[in-house]
Amino acid sequence: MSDQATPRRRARARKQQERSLVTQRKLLRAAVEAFAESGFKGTSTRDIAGRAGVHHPLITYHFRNKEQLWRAATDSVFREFSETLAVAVDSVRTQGPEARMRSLVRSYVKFAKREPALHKILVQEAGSPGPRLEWLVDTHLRPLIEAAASLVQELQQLGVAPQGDPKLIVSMIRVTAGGILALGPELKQSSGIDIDADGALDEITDMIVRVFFPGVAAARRRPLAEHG
Amino acid sequence: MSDQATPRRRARARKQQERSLVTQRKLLRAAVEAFAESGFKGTSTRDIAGRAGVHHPLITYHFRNKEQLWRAATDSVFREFSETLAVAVDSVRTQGPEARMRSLVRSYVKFAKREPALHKILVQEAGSPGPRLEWLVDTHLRPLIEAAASLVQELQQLGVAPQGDPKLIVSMIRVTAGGILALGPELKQSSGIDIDADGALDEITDMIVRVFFPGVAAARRRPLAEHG
DNA sequence: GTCTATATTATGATAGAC
DNA sequence: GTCTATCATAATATAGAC
Repeated sequence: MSDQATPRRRARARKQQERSLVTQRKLLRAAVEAFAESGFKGTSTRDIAGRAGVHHPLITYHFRNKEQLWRAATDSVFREFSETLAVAVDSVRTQGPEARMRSLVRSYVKFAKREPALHKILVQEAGSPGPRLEWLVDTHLRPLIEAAASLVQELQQLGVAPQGDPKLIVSMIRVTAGGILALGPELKQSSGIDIDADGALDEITDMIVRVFFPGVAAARRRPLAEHG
Repeated sequence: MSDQATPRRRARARKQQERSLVTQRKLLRAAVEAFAESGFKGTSTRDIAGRAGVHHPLITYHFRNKEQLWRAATDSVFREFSETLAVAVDSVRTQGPEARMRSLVRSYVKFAKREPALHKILVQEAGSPGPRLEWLVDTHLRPLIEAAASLVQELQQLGVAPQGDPKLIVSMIRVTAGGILALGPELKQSSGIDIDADGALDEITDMIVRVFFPGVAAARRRPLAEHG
């Protein structure tokens, strides 16, 4: 072999690696959408390949089988979700628990709009509980709920959150936001509510905060020392 | 033909008719459960026939095809739902709007527990909107929402419901109750909340009423003339 | 890394015997 | 009204050429 061949070969390998990553990303996006639409059973790998614009045997090549593709797809959604929430909370870390909760809810609502798949997949999997749901809850959901529940507990001690199981409150909030955004077209047809309209997400966020944390709204009308 | 044969023939026809109805009911029940679990695409007619304990060609015989079976199945669920709500509201028709709303929420929560299929099917169909969703909304959902929204409006005028679009409030309540009960196993695993536990449904009902209609709880602590 | 071809199984729907 | 047998299609997954 000539010395000349080595860098060329490396360049080609890099390019192939990149193309491989692009294919994987396209498949993951397509898989998230398809699984959210039709559930695990209802989705065919051919459909996913079609949406991604690649040939279906590539799924086996990159992800071994349907199950592993599902895991990789949901994993990518939940990672993105965790990071989004972390950024939202971190951006107001110097402020009080009310502001942190408001930021969390706003961020949740925005994410549920951009990626209704998160909620839909949970509902789908909760419908036939099994190893997939267990994995999802253990690796992603539980830590998030526990963090949010402790924030609710702080708010309860401040008297701005309703009494009762903090985890139930957290779950009510997440199914409210997740459910409303997941129902999208149904809401428009049944109630004339258009979640794509300007200000719709703000209206939903405000309503959630006002309803679940009435003390926060009160604090706005009578600003505390830290706000003035 | 002898005169004797006629009554025997009629008796046999009656018995066959009964058996036919039993088969249809078994298929409808099985269809509701299967469609709720796996959605329209994800459910096979063979699976439904298997759950019902009948041979799969009977589906074609009784319901023509998968689509018509889906309509008959969802129709049966929504009819039962409407009747349940109607009874709940009627049972407190002499009382004020607060009591009517509390009864409505309690009834909704109980139904969502007994028949989580209602919420699941809506989420499934909203994920890929089409003629099935349109039919569901037009024939069943919209009238219910409009009735509930006018009740919310009454409560807003009394100052016990939060301000904002009444239909949004109605939808938030229904996705809260529907979502919590539909998530069942997920909630248990992620938050330790057992919706089968004694009093769990009361806790959820109370939380919803307390959160969405804070004025009602206040009215309880300071009873009005009609209560004393 | 990508493609064609194919083995195997499952699905929706129907035909025809009983 | 019920059953067995069957057709055409679509599914998951793999083998092997390029």
